[in-house]
Amino acid sequence: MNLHSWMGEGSVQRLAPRQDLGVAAVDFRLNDDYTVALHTQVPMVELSCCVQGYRRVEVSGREFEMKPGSWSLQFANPAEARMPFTKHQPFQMMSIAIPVTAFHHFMENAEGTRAVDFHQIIGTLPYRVFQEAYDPASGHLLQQMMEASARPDSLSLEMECRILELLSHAFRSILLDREQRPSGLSRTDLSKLERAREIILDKMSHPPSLSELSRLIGLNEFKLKTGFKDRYGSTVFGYLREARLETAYRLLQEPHASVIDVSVSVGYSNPSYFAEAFRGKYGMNPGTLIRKA
DNA sequence: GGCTTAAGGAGCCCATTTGA
DNA sequence: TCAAATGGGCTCCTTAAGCC
Repeated sequence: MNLHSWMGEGSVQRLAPRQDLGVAAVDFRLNDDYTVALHTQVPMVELSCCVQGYRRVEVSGREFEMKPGSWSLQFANPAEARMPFTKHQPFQMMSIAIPVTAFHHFMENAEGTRAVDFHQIIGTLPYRVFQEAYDPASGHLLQQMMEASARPDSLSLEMECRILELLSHAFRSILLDREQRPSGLSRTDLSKLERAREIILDKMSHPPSLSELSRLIGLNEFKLKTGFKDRYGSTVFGYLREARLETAYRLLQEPHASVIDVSVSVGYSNPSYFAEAFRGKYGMNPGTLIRKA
């Protein structure tokens, strides 16, 4: 559905690659503030991945905010929800909804034992949400899904594969691996690690060294390295490298992009090494992507 | 302008050790 | 027991030259 020009610009796409998977790809900018009111009829699980813009959700008197670069795994019993959108703010999000039966099927291991149960998670609450920053690999998957949803020739098979892979990443990160994380990280440590992540993404072109970064966030190098890997599933510079290439992938598709400009802007002073790294991740040269775009 | 290749250095990663 | 330090190996990145 394309938005009417009086309402704004952009679109909302609904896809159903199979019966138990509902996908909404949202990419728009509104001319006026607008609130969407929803009433869910049945218990469900929804993964919402916020790519751009902020979104507030009000459910049963509680309010949550979704930030760009984060995903929210929501468990909902039938409830009323409100989602206010702010005018002139670009907003991009991918949401995947599945029924409880499908969630339970996905959570079964090879022996038929269920690792996580919907009813144990939500208890008597009307709504429960888990939020965290998604990893670069999932960010890349999201990018591919957004592109595929906009292409009329993309196959259901391709979309379904990416949806299941994204769900697998999210369930593993949010529900399964969470319990195995060492408890040595306090709330303050987690907050400092999040600050470290923000710093390296903000200073992508000239990142601080590990020792500088540890001083900046007030955490020793040991905790920075072990804690970062534990929290984000990657080393500090491994995470930075993935983020650099993802940013480059997006920038290369913009009008008048050049390989040299993009490589420098994401922190590669040498376009040749940038091209090699890009090829290693996406299987094509950056110049090829420019021509395709 | 974009890409390939090779050499070499910086510094990151991680297993191991140290010490409080 | 666990945070912190250490050191070797290795990856990442730069530089330079040359080709398309």
